[in-house]
Amino acid sequence: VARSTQNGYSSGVDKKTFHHGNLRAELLERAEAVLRARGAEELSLRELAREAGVSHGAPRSHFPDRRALLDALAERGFYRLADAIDAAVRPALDDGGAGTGLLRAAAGAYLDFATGNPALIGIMVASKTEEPSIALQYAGTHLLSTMTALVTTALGKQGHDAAQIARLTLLLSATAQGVSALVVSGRIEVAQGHLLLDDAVRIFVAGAVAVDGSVAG
Amino acid sequence: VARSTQNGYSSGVDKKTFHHGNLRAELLERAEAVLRARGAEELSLRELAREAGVSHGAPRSHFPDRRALLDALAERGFYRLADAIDAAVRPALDDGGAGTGLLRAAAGAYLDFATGNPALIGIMVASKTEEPSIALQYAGTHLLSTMTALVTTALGKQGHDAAQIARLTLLLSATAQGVSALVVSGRIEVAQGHLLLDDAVRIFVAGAVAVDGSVAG
DNA sequence: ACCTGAACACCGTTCAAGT
DNA sequence: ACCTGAACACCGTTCAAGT
Repeated sequence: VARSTQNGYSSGVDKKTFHHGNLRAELLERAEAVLRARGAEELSLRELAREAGVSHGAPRSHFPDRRALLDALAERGFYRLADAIDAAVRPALDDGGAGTGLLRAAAGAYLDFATGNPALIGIMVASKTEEPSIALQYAGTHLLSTMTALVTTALGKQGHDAAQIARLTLLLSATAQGVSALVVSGRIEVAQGHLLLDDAVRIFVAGAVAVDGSVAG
Repeated sequence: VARSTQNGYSSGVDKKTFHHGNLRAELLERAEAVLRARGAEELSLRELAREAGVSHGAPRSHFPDRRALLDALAERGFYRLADAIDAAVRPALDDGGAGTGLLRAAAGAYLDFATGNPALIGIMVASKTEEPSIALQYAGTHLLSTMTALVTTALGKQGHDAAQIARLTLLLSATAQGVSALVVSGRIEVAQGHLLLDDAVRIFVAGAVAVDGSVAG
């Protein structure tokens, strides 16, 4: 079937997928491949364009500059990570969702994602919030919301208020990030990272009960 | 006084500091300035050489490639951070050194260093341990040794074994790193970061006692 | 709206050559 | 041992021009 074009030109090259509506998507896909294979520093707009069969100026229609491409990659990364955590947590949720199982699954999923996508997690963490880029900011917030919901469910029966939940969520996220960094940089093994995160979850949950109230808001 | 040259050429330009023995040091110094002002991505060997008044090929005598410069910067960063932590911890040590004060000071110093040198901490964290670069690896190990000594002192009276100390040290370091990343990326304020680290130290110390023994080695 | 292609100013890296 | 300077291959970015 003939695809309707949005630009008024009824060109006849649609069937050959001649990069009309999907160049942006193709660039992102190829960029993610480069990211996995060679890291963020090797990412070149010109090479991406070359491999996609378009001129080196073409990407500019979709990404004003290199930063915009990296931001788009980071944004997708946040959603993918949130999805991975949701998926990893599902079994524990079906089992009732209370206790440390939920948070261990979430933290473990974070570490696995970081291990599997070291360069991507790198640009996600490095992504500054200055100069809004609302879409990116929102994606990061979405991940944090996912984590907040999990912590709320896991500690639901213990009477924590919203501020305490928020603090524990940030702490758990930060620890997952820090342990992932240790693993990705090769300073500890993956298995050791998982053990550390298991310890962290256990300590957080136990400690949160023990010191609650003495924590400043 | 005439400085003795090591290359056999008794050139007369020593007094004008014509980059004979100190080009490497000057490049590092200028690189750190660029790092502070404009970030790691803006770091260019050619620009450094230009500003130092040497040809663009000159840096190669001291840094084989750009990676080597970044590694050298990261290496110095590890020592500077370890020094900063030592300095920040001294008052607490003079007060006896037990309890959470020591670890709070250490974690706070980490966060302050990261806040003051965001680009530098970035290349430190990103520095892979693969392809040894023994000097860099050793610098990272030195920081970890510093942290280990502090944790040992802080928890000395509680009968933890070496493996437990090592695990808590990694956890604390990872958390300090993760919280610093949250602050540097602008997702939380510095003050909130310090509060989070205070909470983390308290929870770690309390939790370490509570769950000890149930932790797998 | 999206893409082309020339132009510009910058890189990192290599390497023969100088001192 | 350390530095010069040409050479090479690659960038990001801009912008008039095409469809």
